[in-house]
Amino acid sequence: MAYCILQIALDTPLDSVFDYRWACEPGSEPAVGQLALVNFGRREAVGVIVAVKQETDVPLDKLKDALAVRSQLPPLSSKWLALARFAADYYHRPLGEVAMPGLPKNLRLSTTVALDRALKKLAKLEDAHDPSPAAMPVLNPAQQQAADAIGQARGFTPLLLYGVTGSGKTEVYLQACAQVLARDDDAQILILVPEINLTPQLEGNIRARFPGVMLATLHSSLSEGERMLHWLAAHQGRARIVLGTRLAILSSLPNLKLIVIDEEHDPSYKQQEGLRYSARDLAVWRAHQLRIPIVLGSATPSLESWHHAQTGRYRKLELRERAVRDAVLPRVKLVDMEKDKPKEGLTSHLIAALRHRMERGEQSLLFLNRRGYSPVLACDACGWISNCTRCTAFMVLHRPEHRLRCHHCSLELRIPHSCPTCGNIDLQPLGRGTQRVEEGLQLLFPEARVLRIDADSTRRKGSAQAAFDTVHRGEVDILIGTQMVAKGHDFKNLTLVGVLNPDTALFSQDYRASERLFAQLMQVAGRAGRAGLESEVLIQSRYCQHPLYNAVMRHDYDRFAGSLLEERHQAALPPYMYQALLRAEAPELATAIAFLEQARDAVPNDAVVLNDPIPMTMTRVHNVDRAQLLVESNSRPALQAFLTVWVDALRAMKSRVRWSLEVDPLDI
DNA sequence: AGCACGCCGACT
DNA sequence: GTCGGCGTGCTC
Repeated sequence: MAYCILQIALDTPLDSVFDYRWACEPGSEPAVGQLALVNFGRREAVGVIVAVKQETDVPLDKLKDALAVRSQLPPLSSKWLALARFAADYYHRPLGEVAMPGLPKNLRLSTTVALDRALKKLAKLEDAHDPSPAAMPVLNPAQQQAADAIGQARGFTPLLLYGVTGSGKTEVYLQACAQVLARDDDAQILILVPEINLTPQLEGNIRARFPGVMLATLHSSLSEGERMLHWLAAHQGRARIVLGTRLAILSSLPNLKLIVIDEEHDPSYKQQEGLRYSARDLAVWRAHQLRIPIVLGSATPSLESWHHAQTGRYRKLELRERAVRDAVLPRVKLVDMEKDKPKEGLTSHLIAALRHRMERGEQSLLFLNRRGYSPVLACDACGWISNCTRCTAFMVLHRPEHRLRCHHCSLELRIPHSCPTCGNIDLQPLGRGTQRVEEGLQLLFPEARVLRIDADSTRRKGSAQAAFDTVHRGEVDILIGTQMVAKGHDFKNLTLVGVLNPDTALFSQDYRASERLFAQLMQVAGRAGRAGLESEVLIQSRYCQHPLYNAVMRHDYDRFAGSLLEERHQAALPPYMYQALLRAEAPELATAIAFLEQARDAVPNDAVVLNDPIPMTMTRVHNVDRAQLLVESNSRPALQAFLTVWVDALRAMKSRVRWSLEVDPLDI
C-alpha cells in the first residue's frame, strides 16, 4: 500500500502543524481543506488538512497514521484557509487554534453520526430557489440611493452606511440584499450583528422579506445540532443569507458576494478572550480577499471606520432622516444635578417628566449602566468598605438577593449585619445601581408598573425576551435597565429616556471611553420616538457644559468625531497609531512586571516603541495580579514584523508566567 | 491547552 | 498502606 503525508492543523497552542501518514493510492489523496481525525498525544482530535505531501522530516518513530478523513464533507476552500491563515498570522496564534474553534463541535468529534445525520437531513430539505422578495416598502431617496450604491457595487468596495438610529438602515440592507440575490443565483450574503438578543427581530424581518430563500443563523445560543445544520447549509452554499454574531465571520461561505456589518462600532465584534480577533476587521479583509462589497452600518461609526471614510478609503453613504414618517429625533436635554439635587437618584425635572408620561399613558426608560443595589457598602464609623478579598474591586451590594457580590470573580457573601472591623451596625450603601433606582421608583410612583431589566433580572434562559415582551405589550410604565435595554429594541410607546449617571465615563483613563459613551447615549436616545410620538431624552449630569453632551444634544456625531480624531492625532493614538498589548499574570505583581521587563528587552529593535510595563487598572482579579506592556508603531507592517519575531522570542523564554498578546486592543 | 506521569502529605 | 495535591513534560 502506498502512503502520503497529511499536514494537519490542530486546535492546540503549539505553534506548529503536524504530519500524519495516510494510506492511499497515488492520485486519490485527500484534498487540502478536508477534516481528519488523528491521535494527538493521548487523545483524539480533528484537524484540517493544510497540505498533502510525499515526504516528511518527522522521524518515523514519531509519525502516526491518521485515523480517518471526513470525506463525506466537502473540503474547506483555499480561500477559507487563507482567511484562517491571515487571522493566525495577524493575531500571532497557531493556525489550528484559529481554524478549528469556529467549526461546529459535532464536526470535531471522533464519531461522524452527527455529521451524517445532519447531511441526511439537509439532503431531504427542499432548496428554496425563489430569491424574489415579498413586497418591499418604498424607500426614501437617501435610502434608495444607498441601497442602489451597495447593490451596484462591484469588486472590493467598503461602504460606510452612516445613519441615525431609526433612519432605516435595516431596510437599506434588505433591499441591497434583494439586488444581490436577484443578480446571482448562487450568491450568499453574510450579515453580522453585535449580539444575539437583536437577532430575533432582524431574523423575522429577513424571513418575511425573503420567504423563498434559505436563511441560516449562527450564534452562541444555538444547540449543537442546529449549529451543525446551519453551518453545513452555509458551507454547501445552500443558505443564501447567513445571519450571525462575530463568530460567523469564520464560517465557510463558498459563494459569498456581500457582507453587511450592522452597528459596526459595537465593541462585541471584538472577542475579549482566547483569540482576540476583531470580526469587523476580518470581515473587511475577507471582502478584500473575495473582491466583494462590504457595508459597515452605524449611527456612530468607530473612529477607525470614520477615519477611513474621511480619507476616502471607505465610501460614505449617509441617511440623515428618520425613515418612519413624522418620526423626529428626540429632543435631548441636560439636567444640571448641581442645581437640581436628585432624590432617589432622580432630579425633579426627570421626576416631573416621568409623571407626565404616566398621565399620558406613555412609557419611560431609565438607563443606568450599573447593576446591583449599590456599588459599595461602607462603614461610616471606621471607614471599612466592601473590598473583594480576591480582586482590586468593591463587592457590590445586591439587596434582593441578600448578597455582596464581586462582579469580577463572582465571590459571594451574605450581607454583613455589622461592620466586620468595628461592629458598627449602621452600614451605608454608597452610590446607586438599578436595584436601588427600582426601589426609589416604587417609593416615588407607588402606582407605576416598574420593570428592571439587567443581567441579574434575566439570568434564566428566555427571561430577557419575556421581559421585553411585557414592555411591548404595554404592561410597563417605567423601565429601568443597564445597557441591555439600550440596543435594538423598538419600543413603540416609549417617549422618555432618562440617563442617570453617565459622568464617570467622561474622566476615564481609557481614551476610548468618550467614543463609547457617545455611541451609548445616541443608541439609548434612539429608543425613544420611534413611532412618531414626540419624545425627549433627559441626561442628568454635573458637567452640563461638557462638549460630549453638547454634541449629543445636537445629534452631531460628525463634529464630535472630527474633534476626537483631532485629539487622537495630536496624542498619537489609534487610528493614527498601531498598537499591541502584552499581558502577563502571576500570583505576585512583581513576577508579572519582571516578566514584562524581560520581554521588553528580549529582542533588539528600533522600529517600534515598547512602553514600560504597568499594572493593569484593575490589578488583581481572582487572586491573580495582572500587568501589561504597550507596543506602538505608526506603521502596521513594522509592528507586525516586530511581533512575529517577538512572539517567537517570548515562547523561547519558556517562562512560567502566563502571558498573552492582543493586537489592536480596545481596552487599555 | 489537555493529559499523564511522578513524587510527597493526611485519611478510611 | 492509598487518595490526591499540582510541578513538568510531551504532543507528528
